[in-house]
Amino acid sequence: MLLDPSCSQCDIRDAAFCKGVPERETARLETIATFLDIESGETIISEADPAEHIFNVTGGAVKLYKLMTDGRRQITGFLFPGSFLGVSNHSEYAYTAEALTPTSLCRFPLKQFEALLGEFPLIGQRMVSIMMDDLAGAQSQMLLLGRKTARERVASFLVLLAERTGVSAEATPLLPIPMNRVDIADFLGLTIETVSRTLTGLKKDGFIAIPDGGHIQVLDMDHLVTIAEHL
Amino acid sequence: MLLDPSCSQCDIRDAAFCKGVPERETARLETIATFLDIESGETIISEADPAEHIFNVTGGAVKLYKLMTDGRRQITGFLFPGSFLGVSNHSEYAYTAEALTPTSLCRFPLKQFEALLGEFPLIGQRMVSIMMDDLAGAQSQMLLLGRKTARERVASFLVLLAERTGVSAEATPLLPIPMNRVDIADFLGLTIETVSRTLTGLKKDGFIAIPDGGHIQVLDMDHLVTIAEHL
DNA sequence: GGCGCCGTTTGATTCAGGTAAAGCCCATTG
DNA sequence: CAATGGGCTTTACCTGAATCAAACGGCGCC
Repeated sequence: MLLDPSCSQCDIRDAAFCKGVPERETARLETIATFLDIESGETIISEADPAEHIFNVTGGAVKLYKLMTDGRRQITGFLFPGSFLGVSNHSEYAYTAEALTPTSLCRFPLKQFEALLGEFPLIGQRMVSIMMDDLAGAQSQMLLLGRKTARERVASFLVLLAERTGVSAEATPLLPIPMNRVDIADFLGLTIETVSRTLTGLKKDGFIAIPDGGHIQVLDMDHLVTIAEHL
Repeated sequence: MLLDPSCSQCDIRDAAFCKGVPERETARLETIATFLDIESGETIISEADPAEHIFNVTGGAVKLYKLMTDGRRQITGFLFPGSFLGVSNHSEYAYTAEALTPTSLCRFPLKQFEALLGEFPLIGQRMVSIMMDDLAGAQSQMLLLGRKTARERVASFLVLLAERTGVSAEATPLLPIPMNRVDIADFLGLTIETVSRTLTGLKKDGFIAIPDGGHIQVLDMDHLVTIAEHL
């Protein structure tokens, strides 16, 4: 589905890469942008496809993953509004991206976008800054996958989700969980059984409540952080 | 130790971020650059320190790692000439960087470097391109840490090392291994015992030879790739 | 030449998390 | 409203890699 909104009306100007980019430059950006609305479950890009576009998530939630030939899967990240999508090494996408919920995106042809970096250095600065954050996040995830226990992983996941969805300020935030257990397991390098067991454990210990499959309420965020970071 | 070479004499101009940057701009870069030579084992930056500089590796080898309070460690990458160093989220370094061998670096104050991105968009473009590669590498490492077996991890490590050190073209490349078993284990999310056992296994199967601790000769690269990617 | 120090290998045992197999809870549907 | 099925949880059992323990070089140093 194609829409035709504009950068100036964009919901997430403050979070997106174009934050701080002056009106004149966004006008130019808009000339190469395509606004898309996609359905839950739809694939946005596929690993190893030629990398022709770069995307900015403006609404919804997206999962990124890499697959092995025998079906083993690693989810390398969940994206929320403001995130970038379309990372490639050389000229192929490094992962598959799939919408977790109905999602809106703005899409730029990679070549033209790169050319724009030459024209408007501010955008390049923002890109570098965003990618540094992404890279730092990837490093944290490596620590999680390489060295943390199942309990530490699940606690880390909940803390991360609370930060990302911006509800971490509340005392007992109710987290919407747009992904299913398989996705959580593939993100944490665990099985669904272990995720389930561990969530039950955290519930029994009084740190969380699970009103329904789609939500988790954090009852003791401090303690969850303590578990996540092993403090 | 401080040296005073110059960008124009740089050994790795073709690999570094400043590749393709015209003479006029490197002259400007040089005004904010400091050239450093550091010893093996020396710490370059420490996790959570204020991120004041960004570095480019021009010689040697560097390891990056994150530590947990109880001593668990995850090495998030090994850097060779041409790589960037000094990634931060917000304003703190995301990892500790330590020289594996005598290493040379060029260092830029972050603030001034960012300002330069505004002046010379070409540098920003190169940065974005390099960081995309780094991110793609990080995603692959997540797949390794989250989903691969010990044997697949070790095989992947050898293949990666062969690619990075540029000897992968040879039939039976002799890889210099600048890191010890602990480093390899902490990179692969394993223990030294498992790394040792797995290398012994690969040797017994005739895929590699281990002339001494500091070298591994790949005898059957194709098969190693097959194991690494589980083809 | 013998001694001690490290990094590495090898072997025995344990255990966290994987595998397999029910069971449960709703939502959907004929 | 029984029947089907998909997602999640629970339980029992198993295994790959961790842990614990010991032995094995290689090398510098008296």
